[in-house]
Amino acid sequence: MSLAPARPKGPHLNALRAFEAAARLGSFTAAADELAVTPGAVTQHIKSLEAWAEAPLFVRNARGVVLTPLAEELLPGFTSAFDQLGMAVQALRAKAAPRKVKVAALPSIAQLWLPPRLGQLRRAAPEISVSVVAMETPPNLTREPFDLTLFYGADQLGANEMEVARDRIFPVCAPEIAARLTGLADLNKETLLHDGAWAKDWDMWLSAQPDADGIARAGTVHSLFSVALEEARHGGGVLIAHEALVQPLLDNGELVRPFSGSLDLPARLVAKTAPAFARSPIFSVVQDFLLGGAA
Amino acid sequence: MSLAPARPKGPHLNALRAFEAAARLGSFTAAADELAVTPGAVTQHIKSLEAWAEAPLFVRNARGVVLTPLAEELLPGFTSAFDQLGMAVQALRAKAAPRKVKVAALPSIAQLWLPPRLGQLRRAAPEISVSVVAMETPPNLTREPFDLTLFYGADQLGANEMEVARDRIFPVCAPEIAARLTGLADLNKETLLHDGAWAKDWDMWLSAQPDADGIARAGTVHSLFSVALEEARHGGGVLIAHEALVQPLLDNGELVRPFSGSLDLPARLVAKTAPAFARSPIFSVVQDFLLGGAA
DNA sequence: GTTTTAGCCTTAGTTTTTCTAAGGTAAAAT
DNA sequence: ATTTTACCTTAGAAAAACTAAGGCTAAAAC
Repeated sequence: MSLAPARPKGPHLNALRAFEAAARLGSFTAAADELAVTPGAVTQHIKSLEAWAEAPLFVRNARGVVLTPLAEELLPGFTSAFDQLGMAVQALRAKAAPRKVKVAALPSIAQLWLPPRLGQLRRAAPEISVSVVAMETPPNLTREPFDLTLFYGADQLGANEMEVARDRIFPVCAPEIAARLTGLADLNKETLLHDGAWAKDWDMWLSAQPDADGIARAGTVHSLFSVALEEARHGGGVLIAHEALVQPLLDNGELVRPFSGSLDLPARLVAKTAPAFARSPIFSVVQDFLLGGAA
Repeated sequence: MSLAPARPKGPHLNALRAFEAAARLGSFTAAADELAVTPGAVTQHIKSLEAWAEAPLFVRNARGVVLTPLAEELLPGFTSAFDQLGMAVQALRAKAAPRKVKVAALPSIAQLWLPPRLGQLRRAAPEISVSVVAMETPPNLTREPFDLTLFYGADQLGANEMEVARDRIFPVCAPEIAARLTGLADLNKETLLHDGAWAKDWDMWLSAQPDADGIARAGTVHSLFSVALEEARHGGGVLIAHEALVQPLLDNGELVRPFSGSLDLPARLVAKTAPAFARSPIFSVVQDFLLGGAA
């Protein structure tokens, strides 16, 4: 009815992205994490979008948010739009810099498992430049700029995923410590090392051993596996280790396995490839040297 | 090869949007116009995206830009992603505020053709609120927040488009001026009024009349048709008018047609509906009262 | 029945992004 | 030769986005 003066603008794109992430994950905090911002930023984006649309999109409860029926209905459209945008961005990255590979991996994998393989790859194909970013949780490959992720996971293998190694745990220690360990009971006299993110490893391994009752399951926690590993190398205790991460040190004798028992966990070390990277000309080279040519 | 410290971020969404618009339109200026910003803003967005991708996307010539093969190849993916995002936003608008209609129209249409019809609609369906935004060029309905556009166009009718009126031009003037006009030659003694955006109207109409040689085709230019119309109503000259815009004033006798000759232009007054609005429950009401129920 | 925890909120203030304004260049058109 | 078109650059201003810190509330844990 009225003659508005200025051309009205659409909502901010960042607000739309925040809405999509928050609605998909059902949590502002989780969305903030995915977008690598603070939750407050997400709150404000959502608020700005709600103001633009003049309609509420979330019902805020003290313990989490719930989508309104409106948001529920609109989510799929936004998700597929941002998925498509993400793929376009991945295509841009893959085609603009086809000799660069970005890998996201668990810190321990980035530090212990990757380096020897990266060396091999560099000797075989020096024109390929690989950058590795360490993080605790796997990035969303349709949204974040990575070509390859390496994380432990127990889920069924999805598209573009392949198993690189099984997740097997067993105790390791320096040879001089192994010399004084004659049975499981001797563990009570040693420091049991483990990684904070894998807090239950000792517990699980001991439960799987016969006659392991009465062994203390506490020990020194390290927030990074590689720090605990360093401690073990220098005779600081017995570490409950993941096979893929300690194999080189077992091979060269710096660490030994004081007990033969090993435990296979349901998880695996899984490599996941971004769709655009799977179509890249350097994909097969990277696959051969980084992932050992496994199918 | 190196362990990067921070999680790398993707490109800015606004930069992607600027790239998509500039690549699709083949011009930074046109993109700036579509996005309602200055060309400098587009320049910087593109530059930031090129820096992120570490690859050029446009070749800048002194007279326009040309897409690089890379940009050419990536464009369709971005266009369809932003189209989908635009549709999701339109759906949000349509469902969050289903009683609100946003119309974009040529200033003259907004001021002269729409008001009586909006009055009718308001009397028939007062719960519907209509807002009208006047602009010179039609907005892109998949990107900008409008439900309906009303512009003159000569192109074939596309999807969601309908013809509201033919574009017919003829001279009009106040009755007292008409009284002293006995033939085309008398036009030489009068001020010929026309709209700046329709500069060739007098020319075209005179060319279509027999025995119109030697009539001066210059006159007073007004940047808005409605200003020229006001001038004509008050006896300020003879206006070359578009039928749809002056019909009410002809009906009530404030203006008359001093000559019988009219010229049908290839253009039409075309109403175009946003896909999401076509599915809205109020669509048929708006269509009936605003567009005269035309199929 | 407290206490803890999780999850979101608000606000103030800062940083980053985005935009505009103004002046400049070069090729094409007149 | 002059004008026009179209993009560029830069400085500075405006707006957006983000962070940090403190607070609230309800479910879960004790």
